[in-house]
Amino acid sequence: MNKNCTVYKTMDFVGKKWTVLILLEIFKSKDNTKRYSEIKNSIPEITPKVLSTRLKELEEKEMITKSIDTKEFPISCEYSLTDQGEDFLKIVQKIKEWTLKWNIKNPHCESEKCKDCKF
Amino acid sequence: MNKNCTVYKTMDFVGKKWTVLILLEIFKSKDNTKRYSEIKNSIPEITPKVLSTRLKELEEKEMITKSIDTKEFPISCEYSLTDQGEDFLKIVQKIKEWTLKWNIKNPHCESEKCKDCKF
DNA sequence: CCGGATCCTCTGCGATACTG
DNA sequence: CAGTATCGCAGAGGATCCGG
Repeated sequence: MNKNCTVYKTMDFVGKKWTVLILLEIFKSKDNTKRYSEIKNSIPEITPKVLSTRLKELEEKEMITKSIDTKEFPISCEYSLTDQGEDFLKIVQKIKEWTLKWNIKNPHCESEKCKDCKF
Repeated sequence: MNKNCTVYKTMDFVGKKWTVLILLEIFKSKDNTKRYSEIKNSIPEITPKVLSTRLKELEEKEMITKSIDTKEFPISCEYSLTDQGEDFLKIVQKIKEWTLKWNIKNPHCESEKCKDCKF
């Protein structure tokens, strides 16, 4: 076991605070696309600095793509899940199932559809 | 979305540095049980403070159980996976599969059996 | 206005040394 | 052997500012 370990490398990345929740927010949109401000409003606790850092990291890892529309005003930046990113949401689903199975009685989370995360 | 979100709560916990790797190390033992020093030696980069903190957290969340044998010397502490903790390893397996599918060419990780993490 | 960048503070992790 | 004590630093949080 060392830092070349596959599991280590992935956890060192997706385990960072807010990363999974950002992916989840983008996934929850109708077309797997969301604007910076929409993500920000969906996760009020996140600070703009951390959000932009995470978005850059996700883009670097090819989990999301960024497209900028400078022609209209105000400028709009849209972030979309790649196939890789979308595939990762299956793991997030497994995590949710595991949590509901073992952990909890989360009154905000009714069987399948979470009141908060809508996932 | 807020801090009651099921996914948030779980990620906020298992996303902490080293947590998943500690579970993985205990799982790799023959009887799902490992001593403090064995875990420490398997993950040389972890510091004793962080390891003991993580072990306490995992115990609190009922992912592992701790048993102390004070009768012999030196004292031996054994950490074992609970059913809940063992079930979580299925998610870790999914994470590994996802990484190998999308990310990669990890020369340390050959198809199924990783040279480093043996998982 | 939107999408950040900047500045500051504070928590968490790493490194080393030491103890019941 | 299985941890704690102490210190230092990088990264997260909070508030504010800024270019297009």
